[in-house]
Amino acid sequence: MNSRIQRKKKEKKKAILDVAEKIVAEKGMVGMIMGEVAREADVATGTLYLYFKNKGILLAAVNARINKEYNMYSKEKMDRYRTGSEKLTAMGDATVEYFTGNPQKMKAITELYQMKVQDPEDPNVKEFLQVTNNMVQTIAEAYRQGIKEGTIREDLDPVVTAIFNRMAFGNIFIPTTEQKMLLEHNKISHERYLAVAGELMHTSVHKTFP
Amino acid sequence: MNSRIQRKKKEKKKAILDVAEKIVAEKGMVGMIMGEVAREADVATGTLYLYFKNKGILLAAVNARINKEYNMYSKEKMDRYRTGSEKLTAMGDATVEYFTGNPQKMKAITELYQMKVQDPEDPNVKEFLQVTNNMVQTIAEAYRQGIKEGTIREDLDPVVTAIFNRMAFGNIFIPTTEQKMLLEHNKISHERYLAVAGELMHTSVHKTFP
Amino acid sequence: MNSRIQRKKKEKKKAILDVAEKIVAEKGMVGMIMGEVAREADVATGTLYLYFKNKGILLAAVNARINKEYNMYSKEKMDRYRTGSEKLTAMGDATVEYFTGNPQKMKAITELYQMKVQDPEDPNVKEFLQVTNNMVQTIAEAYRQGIKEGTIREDLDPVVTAIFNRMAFGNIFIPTTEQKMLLEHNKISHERYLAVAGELMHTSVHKTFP
Amino acid sequence: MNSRIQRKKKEKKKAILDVAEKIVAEKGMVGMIMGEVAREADVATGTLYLYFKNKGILLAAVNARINKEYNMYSKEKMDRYRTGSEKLTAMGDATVEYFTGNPQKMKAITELYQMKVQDPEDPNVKEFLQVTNNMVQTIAEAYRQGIKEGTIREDLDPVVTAIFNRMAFGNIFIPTTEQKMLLEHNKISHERYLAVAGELMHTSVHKTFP
DNA sequence: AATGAATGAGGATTCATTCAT
DNA sequence: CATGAATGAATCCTCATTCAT
Repeated sequence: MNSRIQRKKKEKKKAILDVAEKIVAEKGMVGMIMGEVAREADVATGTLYLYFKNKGILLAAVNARINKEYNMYSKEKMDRYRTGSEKLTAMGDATVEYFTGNPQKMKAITELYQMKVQDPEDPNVKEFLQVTNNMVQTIAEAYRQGIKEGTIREDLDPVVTAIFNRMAFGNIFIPTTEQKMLLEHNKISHERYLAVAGELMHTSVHKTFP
Repeated sequence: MNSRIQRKKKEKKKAILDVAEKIVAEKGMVGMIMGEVAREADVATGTLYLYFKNKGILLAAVNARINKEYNMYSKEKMDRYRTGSEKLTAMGDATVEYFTGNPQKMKAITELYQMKVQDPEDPNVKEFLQVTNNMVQTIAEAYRQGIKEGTIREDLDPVVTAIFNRMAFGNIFIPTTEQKMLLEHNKISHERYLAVAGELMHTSVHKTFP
Repeated sequence: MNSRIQRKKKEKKKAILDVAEKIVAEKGMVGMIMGEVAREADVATGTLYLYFKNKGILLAAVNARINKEYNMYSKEKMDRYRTGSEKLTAMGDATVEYFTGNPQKMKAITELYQMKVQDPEDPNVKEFLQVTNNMVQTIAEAYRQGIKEGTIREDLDPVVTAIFNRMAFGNIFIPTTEQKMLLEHNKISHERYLAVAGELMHTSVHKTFP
Repeated sequence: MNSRIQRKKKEKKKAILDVAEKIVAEKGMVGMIMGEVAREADVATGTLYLYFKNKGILLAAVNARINKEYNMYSKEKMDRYRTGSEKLTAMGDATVEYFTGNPQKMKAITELYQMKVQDPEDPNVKEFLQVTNNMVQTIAEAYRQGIKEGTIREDLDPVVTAIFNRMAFGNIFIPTTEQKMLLEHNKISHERYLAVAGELMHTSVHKTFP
């Protein structure tokens, strides 16, 4: 009781997001029941609605927070390198590291993958788009640099390629049921799949020196 | 002499699948209400359950049917060509053609993308896996042929590459909300995105002759 | 198929009753699904309704058949004795024997215990009443004989006592959930309960010779 | 917790139980529709589920409440007498009084007679067993006292006899359809049946002084 | 700001019964 | 007589959201 009262606003919002993320990862979007989120976050049901207008916005906020973290993590990694090619490799490595190290977050964004944006004006959604786009621009900039440096194919459109790149990397970590079934059926481990996919992504954009 | 009763069983099953596919495309999985499916298919609610054990199985059947068609369409296209490289190009073209020509089916499988398989023993599910795996083997065979013919990188693992390839191609047509927002924000048309993505997919596996 | 066609009417009716009795014993009245009865009896659903107007009538028929058998069994036992007192003892023994030897039938009539009679004009219902009343008259007659013979209290009303007697004996074998819980809680076996109850029933109607 | 809120909760729970009891008495267990209970109790359907986990638990609660009242009523009557024999007679009278004075409750427990206990851990179910067993012990104690006082047969097992006694008394008031039909057919009033049955119950346990 | 009891619309599923063949 | 596909009313339960306190 006291602990609940004493908590600050920010802490409460974070607690709600933490619980929501966990439950979404475990049970999916439909399986995330607002009442359960409230109970596990040690908050009244009504309180959820003081911080998030409705369930859709809460889900969007969970999605946004993970993407923000993932983007920030990647960017930080990229910033440690000089050449465009190195930066791009770093981004790929960062992706692997981030999602391997945060399986719950990976599962959560998997579940949130086809989430519909209901309210594009919501601050959570706006921030999400801004951060993500920022990330795309960073990747595009790495492409541009690589092209200048002569390691990346100069016929590429940096922005489109960056969007595709980001999508493809994300998807590698978010296998559909179909893909899981195929991999299992053909006895291919997820690690092997990751390695092959990463290599293909790399080859597709780099110049070759035969 | 009720025309409803005179219809053959197969036609009725097809009618249900047609309606379900349409509604899933329009309103998503959660938005597909069994009662509405029944009404639009001009059958009683209970009849749905004669053909599909429950809602999940009906959704799986819709997914299976589209994948089956898509796979068959691709395979037919590939069979018209001789070399592995041509076959692979044909497959990419077929994907574009199929989904461009069937926007409803594209929307439907987009919605069904992260559908969970509840009953792996259901005939619909089993057939789906079989057909899909068949397709993967066909693509893998094209890779093997291309390697022999000297157009495809000989270091590739045909099966893993085929699974990745199929996934990536599928995903290009199933943009997430995030991707749609990014493309729109950067004023990139879906056609342009498709062209770039296809080219990257092609480059990643082909040998280059600089 | 052939076996189904070849079966005679009577055999089919019996098969349906057999299955219905079994399922009622296992799953109760509500749990007895007409479709399941048909399937297990190797008969079409519609065929059930050729033999029994509706589910209620089928349940009544199951109930009637068991009671008829039980009554006939008791009567036969009673007929082997001469004195009224002996006949009454024989009836008690017959009850124990019959239900101990037919646990499924016991469970079935337990489930049918509070069945409502929907159609008193139905032949099954009428026959049931007739047979049961016949039995009551037989018991009443034994009381009368015992009174004449000086072993049964002459102040008893034979018919009312017979009805109570029959009810009490039936109930001993049809313990409610409450009684089961009480017996279990007090660690009393069903056998012991039966012995005590039988003795009390006997004492209540016999003269005592202190 | 606010005591005022608590009182309101209790009142609402009582209102729901009152309505449920009434409807069960009128239409039976299957005929008691949750929506109707809610409507008549002037609460929302969902509110029912705040107080009772599901329909089965609500039925158990109705059953428990009636039994509790009946037991308490009987015990109070018995406490007014001194000798074991008097107490037992008082219990019989109390049963007649209670159920004659509460026909609705009688009908309700008649319907609930063969109710299956689904959740033995539910508080309602547990309290029910406790109260009922308490009552059995009270009756058993009266038997023990009567045995000491020389009015009850000393060969009786107090607890087993008490359970049988309680069952038999209960059953007198819960005639099955069969019994009703038999009584009607033989033109025996329920009052007469009660009198005879009560006398038989009394005789079975008392010593006789011819 | 926080609470949590109450709401009630909404939907999947069942199954007794029918009837065209 | 027999079939069994089709019917569709009927009902339990859920859960996002509200609002009086």
